[in-house]
Amino acid sequence: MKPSLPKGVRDFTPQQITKRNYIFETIKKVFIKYGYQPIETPVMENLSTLTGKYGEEGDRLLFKILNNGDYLSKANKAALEKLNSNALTSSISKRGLRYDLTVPFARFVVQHQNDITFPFKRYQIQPVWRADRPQKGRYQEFYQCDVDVVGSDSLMYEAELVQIYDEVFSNLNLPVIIKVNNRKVLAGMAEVAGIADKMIDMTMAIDKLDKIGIEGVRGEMQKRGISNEAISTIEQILEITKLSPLKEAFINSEIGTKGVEELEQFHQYFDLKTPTNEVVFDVTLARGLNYYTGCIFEVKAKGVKMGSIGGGGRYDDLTGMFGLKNVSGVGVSFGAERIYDVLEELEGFPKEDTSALKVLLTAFDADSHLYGFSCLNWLRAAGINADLYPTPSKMNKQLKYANTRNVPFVVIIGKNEMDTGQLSVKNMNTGEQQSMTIEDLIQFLS
RNA sequence: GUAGUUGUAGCUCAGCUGGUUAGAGCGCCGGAUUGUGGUUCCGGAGGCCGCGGGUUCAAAUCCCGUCUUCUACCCCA
Repeated sequence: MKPSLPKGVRDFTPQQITKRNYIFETIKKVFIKYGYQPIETPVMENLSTLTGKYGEEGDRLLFKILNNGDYLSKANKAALEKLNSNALTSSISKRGLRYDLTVPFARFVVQHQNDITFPFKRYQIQPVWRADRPQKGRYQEFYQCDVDVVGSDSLMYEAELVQIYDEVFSNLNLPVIIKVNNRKVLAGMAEVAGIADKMIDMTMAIDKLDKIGIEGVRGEMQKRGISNEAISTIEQILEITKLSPLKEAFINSEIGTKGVEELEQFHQYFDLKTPTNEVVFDVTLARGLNYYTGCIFEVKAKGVKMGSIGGGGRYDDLTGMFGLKNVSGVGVSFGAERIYDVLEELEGFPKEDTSALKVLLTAFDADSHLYGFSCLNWLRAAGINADLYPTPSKMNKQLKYANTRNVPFVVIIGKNEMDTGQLSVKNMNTGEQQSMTIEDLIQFLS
């Protein structure tokens, strides 16, 4: 049988894991510094927890898990006969793989509401699954790094989360542009244009502005049944780039005004410190997920053709679906896979691998191999990453192995070394070789 | 879900309008070099040509289906 993998998923080599961990560690360090605590949730959730939270498209992309046992005996026979997959699904699948980390987190908060104190600040770094067609920067299994805080509507957290974005990408030496908008501004826009009921259609259209241009957006809105009059109102607002004129445009829209005020307050906090990266207000930022209600964020890498590498926003009533009302949350997500791809393209990964092997011991015969193993114990006891070639064999072969392991130092042990206690230590970069005792070697490598 | 694209040695890929035994580079193994790597030279192993069906005297090559790869759309990190 030829080994293979399902589409959209990947193995990771040690080299790749090292790089991925570099991203995860950098992110995690910032999360912890800002006072967030880790949680984990299971890879599978009840399908009822997941469905209906991500819109129609999201439901289609959910991975469903077939029930165990004789699932057909309990299947919806009518749906089966009519070959109606949608109706059949709920009768043969009660579980699914999580689609993101936010909804499971909402469930977690409701279920553990008595064990946690609000505001609750958590971070979560785990894989999620989407049955999407794979393409550039898009996989069916990928990691998300989420930070959220629930139980407070303070705009301080919006500012804090954007600071986290700024700090993480600055630590990764990855220049980004962080876009900020507010769902209420979009709602105000729809209201002013007299199409409050078509807000979703409007936002989906203007979200594509930088891809299809203003003409494309116009066509898209027409296609979605928005009148030309409304479109021209929307276009006028889209040209606004500052908050104060926007506020004037929303003089007759309570929700739009509220949105601008929230953005103003966000800036009061955020402007107290100068960010490293570019942080801009962008009315055209819409973001797909339907549960956002306040500020929304999106991060794009500069100088690389890649979709967004992070996004998030405030959601006022996510836990309401699970029966806990009036708990506001705000959070952002880092797309680790895309950050990886961008860093790879920009050659932004650090050269040195501190976790790698420091020294490889080699031996010529059975006696020196045993002797080498005891040296190995000493080195490891001293906390030095060390290894011994598994069999005494030709030096040629052992040194070639050392090359592929990319080891900076090799210790060569034979009869001479055992007799004198002076180990031969070879620098694999320069080829230089010197003799020293095991104590000196430990000192040397520490 | 729609459209295009890809699949040949471990990896990257050649292989013409169908025609004997399917190639190259890199990697791997062995040797030159029995206590010294990266360079060089010599030798060797390794292939259901993605899978299934069809056309044909004859298919890696043409046709159909299917899976996979990458890409665009949709949507999204």
